[in-house]
Amino acid sequence: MTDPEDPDLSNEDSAWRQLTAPDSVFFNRDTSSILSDFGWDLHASSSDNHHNLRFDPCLPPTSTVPSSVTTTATPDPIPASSHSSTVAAATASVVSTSNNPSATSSSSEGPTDNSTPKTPETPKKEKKQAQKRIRQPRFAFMTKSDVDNLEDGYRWRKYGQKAVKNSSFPRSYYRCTNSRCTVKKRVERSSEDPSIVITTYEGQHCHQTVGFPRGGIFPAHDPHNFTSHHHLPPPLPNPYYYQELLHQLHREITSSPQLPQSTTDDGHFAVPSINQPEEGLLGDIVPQTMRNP
DNA sequence: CGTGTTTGACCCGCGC
DNA sequence: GCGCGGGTCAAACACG
Repeated sequence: MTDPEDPDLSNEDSAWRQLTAPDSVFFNRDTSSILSDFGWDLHASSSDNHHNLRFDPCLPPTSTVPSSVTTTATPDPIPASSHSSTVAAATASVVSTSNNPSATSSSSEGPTDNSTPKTPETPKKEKKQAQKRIRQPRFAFMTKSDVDNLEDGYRWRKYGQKAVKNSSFPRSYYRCTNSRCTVKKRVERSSEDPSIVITTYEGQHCHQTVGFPRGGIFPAHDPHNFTSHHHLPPPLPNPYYYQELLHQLHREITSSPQLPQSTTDDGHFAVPSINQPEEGLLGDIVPQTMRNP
């Protein structure tokens, strides 16, 4: 799981340390750049009222983003079945070497390669040895939702499910259906609060969203609504929302030692207690400063 | 028939 | 070295 070549960023813990030890290190790192690390290149549309998500194909994670987008969140794509609120956390565990996602896509991983239909003569071992698992930047968030697999504009194919220790809920593994896209996501429910879905994205999308057959990708939500009241649960998380959340988190964390708890007027959303050291993925993705008010 | 899900087996890293 | 746990593979299956 770790990258032996990069001990500092080799594991998730260190990754979290990196961003949690000095919160400012993480948060002061423009959240837009964090999102851009995931290929979520956010651009404000000058000709439109809304913003457009632009996804540069496999762009290097150094693209800059207009800071203006941080003030206006995009309405969310999803007509989710129920209200969903999200708390985001990001991790910047970047691989030190060959962090080009396209490199992984060209490897044996993924359904893309048709050249090597895994002959019996070629043990997986060799392939595994040839290419170690590369850890992509990850971005995790919690969403209060009834549905596990929240729509985010992309199509995902489930490729695995595992029972997670210390959690009564299984963790599902999804891969972007785009054959060239190496983005993966993990979805699991919080053992603390089953109504909370923890989603972790890994990698960068090399393509655009597929849109939504029902309702479109940019429904008519007033972005300022949840910009000023992040309690208002957007139907579906999207990069703008994550970004806004990151800023919200930053503000709340810096202004108060409290967890970014939020409660909707109807009392729907409440961040689960995440103080416990082990919560499966939750413990994995939540910065310690957030866990320890 | 194409696409997506299920699920057991396998691989790999890590801690002891 | 061994066991554990997370992550992935891939065949079988389901569904429209």
